[in-house]
Amino acid sequence: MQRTGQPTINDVARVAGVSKKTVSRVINRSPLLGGETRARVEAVIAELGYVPNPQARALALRRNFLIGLVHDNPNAQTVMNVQQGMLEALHGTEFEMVVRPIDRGSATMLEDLKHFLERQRPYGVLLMPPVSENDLVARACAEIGCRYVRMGSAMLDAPERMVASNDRDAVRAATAYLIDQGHRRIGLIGGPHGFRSARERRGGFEEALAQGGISLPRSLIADGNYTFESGLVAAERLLDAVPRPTAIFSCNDEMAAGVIHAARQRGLDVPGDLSVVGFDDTPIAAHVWPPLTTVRWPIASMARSATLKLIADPEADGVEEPSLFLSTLIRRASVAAPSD
Amino acid sequence: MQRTGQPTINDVARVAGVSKKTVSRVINRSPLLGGETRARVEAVIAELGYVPNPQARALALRRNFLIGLVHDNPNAQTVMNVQQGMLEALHGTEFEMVVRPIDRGSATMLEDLKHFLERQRPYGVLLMPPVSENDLVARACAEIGCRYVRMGSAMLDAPERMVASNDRDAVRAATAYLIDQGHRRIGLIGGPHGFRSARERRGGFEEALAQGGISLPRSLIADGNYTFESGLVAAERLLDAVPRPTAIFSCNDEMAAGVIHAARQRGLDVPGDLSVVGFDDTPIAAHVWPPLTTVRWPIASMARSATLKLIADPEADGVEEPSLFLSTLIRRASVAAPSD
DNA sequence: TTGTACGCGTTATCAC
DNA sequence: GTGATAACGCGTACAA
Repeated sequence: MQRTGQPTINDVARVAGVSKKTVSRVINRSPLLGGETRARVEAVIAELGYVPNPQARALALRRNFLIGLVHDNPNAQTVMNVQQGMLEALHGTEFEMVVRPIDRGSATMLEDLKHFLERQRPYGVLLMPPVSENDLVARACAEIGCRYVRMGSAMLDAPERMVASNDRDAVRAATAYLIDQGHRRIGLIGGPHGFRSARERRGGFEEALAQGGISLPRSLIADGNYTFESGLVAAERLLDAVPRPTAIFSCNDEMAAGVIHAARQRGLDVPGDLSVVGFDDTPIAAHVWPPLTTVRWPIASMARSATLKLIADPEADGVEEPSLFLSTLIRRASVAAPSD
Repeated sequence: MQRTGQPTINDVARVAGVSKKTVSRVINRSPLLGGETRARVEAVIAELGYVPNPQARALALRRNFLIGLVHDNPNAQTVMNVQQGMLEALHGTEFEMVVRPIDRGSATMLEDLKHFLERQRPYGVLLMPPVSENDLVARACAEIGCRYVRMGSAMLDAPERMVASNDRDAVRAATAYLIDQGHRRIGLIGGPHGFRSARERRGGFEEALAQGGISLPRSLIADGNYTFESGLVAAERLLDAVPRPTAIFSCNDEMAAGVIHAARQRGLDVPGDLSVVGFDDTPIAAHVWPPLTTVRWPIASMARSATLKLIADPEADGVEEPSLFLSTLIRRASVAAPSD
């Protein structure tokens, strides 16, 4: 009776001489089932090459098997790392990953997201920073009734809906490391306004300076938007300061690469004339010259845990996925003691 | 009668006082429909906030609205660019993008892909290089009855199932440019065996050398696998050659960045002591120091066109999407005349 | 342990 | 133009 060439559950039932409910039980591994019957049905399934239709399943179960990744992150490597972590968590399950970029700048961003959630009704969505830091977005998901987990730089939500890293602590430690090396004039390249990660990282930086009794003049602060180019521009401003900073902490690696670029353009040696520290530990950090000292952000692990939270059976209370991830300092060659 | 809180087509029909088929006609913009009836139904749809259920649609239409991206590309930026192009093409349509990485090395790669296609039954899949260059993969799609479009470095398939770039020509031109600058000892860092792109690019390189009457000793050829690290290792071997090459063409940017890294490690100046040319024009090309002369590969545009081919109505013969895309040389600062 | 009847939300057929 | 009715493929009460 199959029109599309694909065998259906009915075909299996007919050939096996059972009802389709029995076949359904085999598929869903119902415990109460005769071993002999199960074997026969499984043999027919294999023989016919039967594959359950996910659309029909989705309709009958009133839920589908799509996990959305909602993001507006400018960093390709970061997005890929998150996808990697999600796919690890989804591997072997019946879920698929659908990727949904949204435009942070757009006035209709919330509407676009709602539109997506209403039309597609994914089983759940993973919210990546920076859009994950927007409470309105989380609320929109909740209102529509879509499960979500947020990734971020601070616990912005309940543990079962949040996976966070300790950016503030990690940056405080990284900055303390610079101070230990003897640096006193340390510049900061901050992230974009409105990014919680930018706020946390800057906070950690300022705390470390305060602990070290070091002042932070306005001339040693510049903001970027996490892109290489913005790091370049910000570094140019910082390097014009008199006296020049002997070290710069950049709130992500991309911008730190821009800092190194800017230093080289004006003939400064890194780390001889300028120490640089980044954040993220994306591949670019190891690939610039000199290799960049940076904070490793375990974004793929976070995405993996977040996804497992998302698809976890709310009933079955197995092992809880962690909600807090530690970022650690990776020491490479871009930091040295100041030369003066 | 709605259990999930979502209004269904039945609710709309009841409130509007029409049959659900009429509502269906409104949704699907059937031309034969009373204007007055249509207006009333549309008002009710808006009032109730009705959104058609894509799962039910998929079941009734016997097709879903998922476009798969099948890839095994090691370059994050390239994958992101492809996703970007796909999403541009999908924007405003009812299609969603599902991303499906596969493991090229795995012996079960073909089985895994078939498994995905059979279970998910996407409307179509976009095959990214290098997996797109595998004819067995294309055949697997065809056998399962899944539409596909391949991206690649040569026309490997019929135009409606292929989007290609002219890698060979572009590399020939890039190499000719090096020769024009006066280089005679030019090293090659090839791509992985089995990559069609690697073969085409190497072919273009060899053709240019042949045209210039320049020999290519074994000591000036090394193979990489498109990663930074492999470029680093390959460059170390090439730079050990005596006499040393004055220029190196690398089959992609990542490896070219590794070349620059290796040169700097042994104190060589780029481009003073060594000229370097890459391929792809990913952001890393502009961000290394010195900025990398490279071939711009219009991968996002290719992905966009490929996706439009995929979702094009086979009946309606509108404007054909192009199948061939031109890669062009981008001149930056990593090339100079040889100093000797 | 297994089968029957029906519902999920939509589209297609074929009358009116 | 519009409306009953039957698919689409699978899951679930409830009965046997």
